[in-house]
Amino acid sequence: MPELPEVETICQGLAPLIIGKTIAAIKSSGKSLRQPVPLAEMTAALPGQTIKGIRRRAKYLLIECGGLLIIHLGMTGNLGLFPAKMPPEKHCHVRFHFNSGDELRYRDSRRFGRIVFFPAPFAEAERQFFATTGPEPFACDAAWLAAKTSGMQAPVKAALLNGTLIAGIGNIYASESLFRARIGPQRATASLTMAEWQRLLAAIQEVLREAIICGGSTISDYVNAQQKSGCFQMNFMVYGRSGQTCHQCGATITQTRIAGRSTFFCPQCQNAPE
DNA sequence: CAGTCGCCCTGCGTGC
DNA sequence: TGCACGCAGGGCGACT
Repeated sequence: MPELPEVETICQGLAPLIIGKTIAAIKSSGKSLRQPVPLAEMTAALPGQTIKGIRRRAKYLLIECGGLLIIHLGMTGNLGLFPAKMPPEKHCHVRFHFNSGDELRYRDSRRFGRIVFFPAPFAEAERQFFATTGPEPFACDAAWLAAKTSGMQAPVKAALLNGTLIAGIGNIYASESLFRARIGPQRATASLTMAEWQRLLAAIQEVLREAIICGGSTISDYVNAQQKSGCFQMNFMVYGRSGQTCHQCGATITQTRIAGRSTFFCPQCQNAPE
């Protein structure tokens, strides 16, 4: 599912499609996502409201429309604009119907996503919602990361997936960033030197930037707001490549499990003594 | 407290 | 062909 680059791609793609449109009605499949969809609250506040903006924070999409709509896509969530007369597909769970005759659809087969709504004024509610969310990778500082993780014994891969430390990095880009920084995923977080933190943060920023340019990665079902696939999966160096040879050194890519998630790395390239 | 694990849910690929 | 199983981009609460 969508990690930071995929959510960013959806955000950028959706903006020209929905900004300025006026919400007429909201419909729900009645099925709950990770939490129940706040249909009553949205229905009370949103009809007649115009979409003013859309932005991303961590893996969340924030849509300003009078109130604030916060959408998380979970593993299989997806947003797109469709003609209202087109019958909704099986896993379409929420439809924001516009008076222009089309509608924004939230589709999510696994229903791991989440929709939260804060009526205006929402500044304080938004601040609280993200109170424990770590900094955006592009606004992060290596020295701060090093200080924040001093004493952390968990593997560095687990630290990257911890959204309270740094936001938006998911399972794919954690493995890819560690490869690029030549750091073993199982290294104790506190054991990283300052030079390694600098390398790792630079690698994270590079990987995310390149993935955003590619429109994200499509593993099975991810599509952007225009229902198009991403292509960064063509650039994977380790993710999903266990048993294949490292593009850099020819060693065999290894798969292991860290913090309950599949983890891929090159035992040769990511075994720097440092 | 830090860290790990199971679970929410559906679909798909694999192997018997 | 069909079924059982394991696994999947996330994140939270419940454990140890």
